[in-house]
Amino acid sequence: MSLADGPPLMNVSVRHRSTRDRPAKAPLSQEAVVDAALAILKSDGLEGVTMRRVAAALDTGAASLYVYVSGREGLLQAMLDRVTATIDLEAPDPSRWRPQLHSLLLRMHQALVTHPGIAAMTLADPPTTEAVLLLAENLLGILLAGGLDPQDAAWACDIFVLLVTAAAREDDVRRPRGRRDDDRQSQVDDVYNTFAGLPPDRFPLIAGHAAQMVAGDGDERFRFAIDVVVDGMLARAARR
Amino acid sequence: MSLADGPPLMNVSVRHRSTRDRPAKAPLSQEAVVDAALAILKSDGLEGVTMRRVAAALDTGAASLYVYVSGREGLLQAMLDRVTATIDLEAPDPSRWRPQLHSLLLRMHQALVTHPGIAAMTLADPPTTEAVLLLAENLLGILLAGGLDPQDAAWACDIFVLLVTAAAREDDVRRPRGRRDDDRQSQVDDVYNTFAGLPPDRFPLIAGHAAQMVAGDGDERFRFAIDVVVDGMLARAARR
DNA sequence: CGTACGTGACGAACAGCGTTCTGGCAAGTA
DNA sequence: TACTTGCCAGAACGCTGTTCGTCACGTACG
Repeated sequence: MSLADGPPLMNVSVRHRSTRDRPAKAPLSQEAVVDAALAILKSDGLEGVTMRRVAAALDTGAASLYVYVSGREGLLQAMLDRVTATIDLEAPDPSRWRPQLHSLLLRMHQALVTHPGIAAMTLADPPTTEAVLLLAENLLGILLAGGLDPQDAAWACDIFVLLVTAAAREDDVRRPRGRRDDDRQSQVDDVYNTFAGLPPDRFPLIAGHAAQMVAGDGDERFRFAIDVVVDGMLARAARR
Repeated sequence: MSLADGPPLMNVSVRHRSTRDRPAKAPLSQEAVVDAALAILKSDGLEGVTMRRVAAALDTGAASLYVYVSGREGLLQAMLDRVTATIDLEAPDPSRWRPQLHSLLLRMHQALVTHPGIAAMTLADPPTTEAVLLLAENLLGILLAGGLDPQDAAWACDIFVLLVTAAAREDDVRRPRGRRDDDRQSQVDDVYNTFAGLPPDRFPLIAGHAAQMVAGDGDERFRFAIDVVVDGMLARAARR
């Protein structure tokens, strides 16, 4: 009987070596946790952002994260805040408010699309973190610079945020991780075929307008939605 | 030492009596499963809709559900389909298309609000079930009856569905289960105080327009959004 | 220089989840 | 009556978020 057959005394030493032997390990921090979580989000999607996996990426245990993050929900909020903070803001200029609005919304869209999966977490009530509030302040400022009625502008903020996040979410589902462009095209074709092949007696309009139903990529539909809302706001303002 | 101290032999008989002794149990069906799930949704919210709990409500085990439902995701889709099917549809009438549109959107909104939590599951790509397609057909028909360009109408369908589900979700978070009306009012007051109390040097607009930011209940904001989009669509059509 | 301390890391454990496998009971058919 | 078929459901697997208790470390103090 060799020594290895005895009770696992050496587990202690082995475990010790694997976890605590490197004294120069970078200390944890909320920033490091959020960074690791964003990296996992990019590679594995929102479902893959697990406390255990984030901890493993940091070479530690899940329990260690709870010092810097209040839980999974808090981690997700911190991630959203981080991404929001990367959006450049520009002081509202009444003479250029409309291109400014388009530009800001496009930058928001881009920031969300750059981190696929993060748009799916915006359905909770709007978090009141620093970065989100600054963004809202800027958006509201641009709308007010356009001469909109304050009440209309306040309500329009909600609508625009909604459109941006919805467009980002649609982009997520239409271009899953690792999906190539031709795959996406074939997916669109599938939807078209489904619509076009519906029984014409019960779904004459969808079948007949299948091409329009699937027309346009995410950007095109997004711009359309923005234009429609802006036009509607202006029509309202003119009628007043 | 009494008999009860022995190994738990009688577990078998006890368990047997509780599960399989009643031969006249109503047979399971997809309808029964969805019904039970909707009941749990109403009482415990979306998070509470668990395979085990739905099964328990039907006095069975979780494994039995998989005969009638492809899994949790399939169950949620079936629930959404069921709710969608309760929405009354009306043949499009070109002379009344605008009130018809408002009426349909309001009925959609009402159906979602009647089942709190179900709006949160609409972020997945639009399911192509029977009821959902019939609803889309009706919505598209009303917009076409209004003389809208087919491409605009098709894209507008997405926007309206988005607005409806967003309004329902907002209603969910503003009126959690068991929350009374005065609680909701106090919650709105809290948000108002948060906004109004922001440092005016960095958030002058939000702080200054806090009243507008929190103004209106869900219905009011919903109607505003619909009107804005309709106005925008009409402005687009007139410009053509 | 030795020792006690406080701070933070983290393995283990708990309760629960979705899902699959397997055995067994009940009813329908020959 | 015997057999087959098909639904039912217990047990188990691997996963999740979260908490508890312990243990190693750097530091400050005697």
